[in-house]
Amino acid sequence: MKERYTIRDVAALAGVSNATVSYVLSGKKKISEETRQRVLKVIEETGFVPDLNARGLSGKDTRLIGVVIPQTEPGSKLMFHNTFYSQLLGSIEFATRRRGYHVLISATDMTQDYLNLIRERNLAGVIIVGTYESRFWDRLRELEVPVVLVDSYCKNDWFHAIRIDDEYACFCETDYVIRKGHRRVAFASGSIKEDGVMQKRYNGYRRALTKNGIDCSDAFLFEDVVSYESGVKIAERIAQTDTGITAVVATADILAVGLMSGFYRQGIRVPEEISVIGFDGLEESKYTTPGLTTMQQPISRKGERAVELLLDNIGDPKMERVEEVLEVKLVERDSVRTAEST
Amino acid sequence: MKERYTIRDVAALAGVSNATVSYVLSGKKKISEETRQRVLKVIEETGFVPDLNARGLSGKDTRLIGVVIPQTEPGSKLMFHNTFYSQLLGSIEFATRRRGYHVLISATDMTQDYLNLIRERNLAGVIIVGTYESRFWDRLRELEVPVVLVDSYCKNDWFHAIRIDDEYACFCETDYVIRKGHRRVAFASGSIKEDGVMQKRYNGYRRALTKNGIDCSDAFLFEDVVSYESGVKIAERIAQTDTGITAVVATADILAVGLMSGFYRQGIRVPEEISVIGFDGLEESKYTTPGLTTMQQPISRKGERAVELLLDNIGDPKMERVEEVLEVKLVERDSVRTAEST
DNA sequence: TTCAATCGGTTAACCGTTTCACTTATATTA
DNA sequence: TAATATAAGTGAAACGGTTAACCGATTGAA
Repeated sequence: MKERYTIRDVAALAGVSNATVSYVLSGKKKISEETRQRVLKVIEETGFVPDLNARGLSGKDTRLIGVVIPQTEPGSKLMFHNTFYSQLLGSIEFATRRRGYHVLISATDMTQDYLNLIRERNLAGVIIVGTYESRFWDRLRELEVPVVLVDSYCKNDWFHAIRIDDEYACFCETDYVIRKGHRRVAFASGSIKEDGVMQKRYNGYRRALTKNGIDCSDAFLFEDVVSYESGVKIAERIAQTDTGITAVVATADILAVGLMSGFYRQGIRVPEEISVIGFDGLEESKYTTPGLTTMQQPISRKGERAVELLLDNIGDPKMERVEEVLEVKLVERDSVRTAEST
Repeated sequence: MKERYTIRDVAALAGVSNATVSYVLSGKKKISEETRQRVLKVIEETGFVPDLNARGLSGKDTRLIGVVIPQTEPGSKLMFHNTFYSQLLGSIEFATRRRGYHVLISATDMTQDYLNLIRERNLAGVIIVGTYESRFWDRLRELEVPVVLVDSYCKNDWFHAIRIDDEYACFCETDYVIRKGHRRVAFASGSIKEDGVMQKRYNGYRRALTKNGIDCSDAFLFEDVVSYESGVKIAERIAQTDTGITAVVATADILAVGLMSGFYRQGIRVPEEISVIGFDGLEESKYTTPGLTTMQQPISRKGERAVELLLDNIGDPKMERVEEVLEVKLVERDSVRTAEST
């Protein structure tokens, strides 16, 4: 029981050639029911488990897919603090395992290192989360490995993509806040220059302002990295201005949570004195005090679809590119207050 | 550039045998500096990357380690909602990659399926997070693969283990609450029967009560699964009792966050009317309103040490078992109030 | 009756490494 | 000077699968 049986051991015990065992396993060739049963029985008895590395070496598919979670700040494990990523990862892992594939994770950027990893491990496919401007897109493409981008605004339409309509989502959200009577609405986000997603959301925000005849001033824009702590800092900055801001649209729930915490520490009450709206719909947004109104995106669905797309492409290398836009949903809780229109 | 160079291609281009290239790469044999440089140059030019699957097949070490994150409820991805796990995973991934290994994740229990995975992929080692009573420990042991258990109270001392002193930590925490003047202290936790960690913490809690001459009544014990939602439910249950509870010790930050949210919804103010103390020291506990006082455990350190231990063992299969107990630290924030002693 | 197709299975090459055993040339020692 | 050691490199056999090509025995059709 301790030792490792190879396909040849099984073959010997079943009195057939190793090829036969292989065919029984893969079903790629017809084997008589009798022999089949005999082989299966031996496999059962020996507890034989085929070696996927050997399989990958010989055949084509390693049944290993890579997931890249971006690392915004070098050396930080930031991405694992935002449950957006962990939830996404969880759904990817789940969908992947159900299909008999395995997930190799890397919290890294798309660099030469990662390209090497793809080849070192012969990854069957790759899911890349987040937006970068990477100088490596073309090299990645040269590898000719199936790729699905999640939440990325990559210029060239080379890879499959799953995302939401960030611009529209943020437009709706901002419009919602304005309809609640707020006219002085701040925008708290990650870096707009560097992050395509943030940029789209910012555009949505501005469009909503414009549509409602509100000037958008730079004084209402608060950029930082996406983190709890940034939220706190932005809250402080907002508290110090005298622009009469009554609501702030955050581009991430963790920013919003940070904002609420920051306001709380300043003695500014949410939503009585200032309203906050988030983005993502993380589970924890349900349990803040007050509950966070937020634009909920289908995080798990993103992961599932990414996996499905990727595996489809692995099965059919000639598959044409797919771009999928998922739906979002505003969930109203208690962090936005109806303001008396001035 | 598009094609894949093998070690033999490199060898041919450098005018040496493939064995030489292999030795240059591994350094397991002396190769003249001149030849070495020539080989290295070709590798550089061709962009040759060795195939780790082939390497694993031939040699011993696949440089792949498996991380098992438990799945408390079947079909749920719960574990990816609790940032305790994602932070741990992040630190494991980071430490692992720095050492040239890769991480295969599985959100699953330790079942036959996972044992198969270990063999299918020839995992070099495995890190198992969380506590189970698994019927598969002995089979896992038979596989003779290095294993590090994190936060597990496995009866048999077969595997390396990293943990904190849960009993003592919870003792301190409870004692702290009592010293703050609370005498009627509830305990909110996951299943004490099924989860060794919870059990230890419960023991610590009871010991602190006893030490302070307080009876521990079952009426003060609130068990459920570890989740935000459980926290809310427990808060409701507490609100309905008339046992005069003034503080609650939670065995997880997410439980504590749920509790605070639950109390808030009931109109019970934290900490004015009831105090809450958490466990874990997740980043988000800094940003709750009020800030959560909690017992902080060195989550990232746990991950790092687990990886170090595992890789040490991989390097030295005869290494003797190590059990490491890490330090915790109480971090005081604003969710516990000094009660006037009655 | 004969030829071709089909069925069930085998043989052996191959995937890309590592590594053991061996060679050759040079340096060292007795 | 003969014997031995060492250094640098080579050849080829694994590792554990897959799969193309082949083969003998039936079966079916002409």
